[in-house]
Amino acid sequence: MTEPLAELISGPPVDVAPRLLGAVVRHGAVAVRLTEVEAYAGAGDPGSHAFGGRTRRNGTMFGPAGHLYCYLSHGIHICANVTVGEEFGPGAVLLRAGEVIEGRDVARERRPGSSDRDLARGPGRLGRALGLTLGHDGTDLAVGAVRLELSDAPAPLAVVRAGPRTGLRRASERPWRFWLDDEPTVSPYRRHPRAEGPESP
DNA sequence: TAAAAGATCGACT
DNA sequence: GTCGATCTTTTAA
Repeated sequence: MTEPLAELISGPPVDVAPRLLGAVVRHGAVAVRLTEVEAYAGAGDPGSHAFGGRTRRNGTMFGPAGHLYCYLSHGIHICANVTVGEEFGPGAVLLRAGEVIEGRDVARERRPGSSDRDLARGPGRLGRALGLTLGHDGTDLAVGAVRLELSDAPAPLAVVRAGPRTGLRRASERPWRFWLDDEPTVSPYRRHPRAEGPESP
């Protein structure tokens, strides 16, 4: 049978990212509908982990498309990416935020004290709500423990908005962040404390 | 409500 | 030894 997943993730990251909005990431009993993503190109993108060559951590980005690239941020947070565009070089789409649509009880146990809309509002939160670990790095999203599924009701492109990426120190001005306009689960834009900009000491 | 700083572990130079 | 595609907590207005 044909792989709808393969079609979904074919193309450069900037093209694939908005298409992932509305798709569902599933791990065990927990399923999250994506509402916010960011595109990361490999070459020529100072914001990408793949910029500057292959390293031990970003090896998954250089592998085949349709796999899960997990990394640890600030020692506490697990961030999840989907590798895309193998033939276009190392690229990935960062899963920034989403809405928990299944297994909400499980997700809430992992994040005590959070309201429903905060369960997966942010990359680190999303990773924790799904129960992801560094061990999930390299998982095949078609057959692995973590799956990426197409949404039954794809999000209308009319409500997709684009803007600058969040929290990067370099190349933060590129409008490669995509989110659904009408979703409360989208995280607010915050500039990196030490981002390169016009004002520099 | 908004802004600032702390936390904390693996990877990179 | 330094840095980080972040989140939480604290302090101030």
